[in-house]
Amino acid sequence: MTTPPLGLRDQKKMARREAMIQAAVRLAVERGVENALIEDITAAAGVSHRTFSNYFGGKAEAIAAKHLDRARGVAEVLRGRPADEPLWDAITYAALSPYRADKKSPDPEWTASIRLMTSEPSLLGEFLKTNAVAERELADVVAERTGTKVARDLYPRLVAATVWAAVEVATDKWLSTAKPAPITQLVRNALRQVAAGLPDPSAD
Amino acid sequence: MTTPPLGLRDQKKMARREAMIQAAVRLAVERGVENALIEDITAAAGVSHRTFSNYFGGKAEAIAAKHLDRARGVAEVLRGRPADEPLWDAITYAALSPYRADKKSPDPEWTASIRLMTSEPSLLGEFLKTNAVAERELADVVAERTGTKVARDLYPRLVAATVWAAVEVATDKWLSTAKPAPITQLVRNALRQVAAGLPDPSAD
DNA sequence: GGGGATCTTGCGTGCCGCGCAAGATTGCGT
DNA sequence: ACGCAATCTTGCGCGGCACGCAAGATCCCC
Repeated sequence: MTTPPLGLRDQKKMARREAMIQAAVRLAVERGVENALIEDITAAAGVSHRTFSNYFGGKAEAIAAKHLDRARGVAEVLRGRPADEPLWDAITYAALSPYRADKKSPDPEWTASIRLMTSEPSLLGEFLKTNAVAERELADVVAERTGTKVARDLYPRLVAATVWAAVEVATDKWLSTAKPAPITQLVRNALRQVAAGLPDPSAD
Repeated sequence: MTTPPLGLRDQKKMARREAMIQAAVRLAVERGVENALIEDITAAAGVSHRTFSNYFGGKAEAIAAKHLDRARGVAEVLRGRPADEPLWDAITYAALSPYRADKKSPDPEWTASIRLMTSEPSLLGEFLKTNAVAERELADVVAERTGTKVARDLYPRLVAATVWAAVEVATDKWLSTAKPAPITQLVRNALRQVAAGLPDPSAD
């Protein structure tokens, strides 16, 4: 996506960021969020305690960072879709795009972070914030596509909110089911339902 | 609602809680969230610094408390609706119920706290958490009503999520518009749209 | 009216976010 | 090739906060 020839400076920056995120998730999973001190995380990532604060507002933000990157990608992919493609087809494609990169099943580090954030109350707020950011950006793109205005019309925000709700619910079901259907199928299904409206219960 | 003859003990408890919430919102609005120290809040409420921590997990939780109470009421009202009432009629009634108590326009302290939470990043997470809690409870009631199961079917959670999204978007528009239509009308409108599905932009 | 339960309060501790200034490292023009 | 300037990391320190603990106050109920 963003490949303006990256300087050495920014390369190291990315590497440090990635190292911190990875260490944060790993340690939080291993020993629990409360017991994974920032000091431990920065030690594992090979940076100073103080540097962590330059990158993230807190432990939760670091853990949520991967999910944030993934979520923002959805809006970005939607923006890249041809303008004449039907809206909900484009949305479905975009919503599934994060899973296309994954080889077989989704990135285990990503799923681990999701489980963590949805189970630990101290992380839940940050998790919801990332979704809110992504939803906002999605609304912007939907507005562009449909000739509506976020500030004026309810439509783009309602679409973005329902889309994200569908993704969210589908993901949650996928995570909490013993032998779940492929997550792409669950997402597709949920999107079909919200697009069509929800007057009555329909089978999954 | 809950009127088992309240003891003196619980009366004082409620009063303290209310005093802290009110002081928290007021001071946070007056001088900014960061500058409203917990010490100040507790001083204004006439309780100890330590007592605050017994009631709330943090400043954000105290500020969000009023909204949380309001939001949970929606699910509770829905549960009280007759079983043979059409689902979306009952939902609409329940979603509008918080505003029925307000005399003319919504409780100014409530609107103030909403503005605060949606504008201050440090509060946004807690705000979204309260909505998530309310959404969860709403999903439970929807499941009861429709004979579905939250753990099995996507339907109740999708309904709850879209309903809450509609309320959220409508509220946000009401707050950000110079001379807005009545909030009840905006909510009703948003609910109609999500219930019917969102294939194409429709006028508000 | 008294015993037991519940809650507030004060104290102490460890963690965290951030301001500040100094030192290190990279980018870039010449 | 080199040095200057910009950027960033790092160490230090401080104020604020969440929470455990024990003692004292308050209320419930018999």
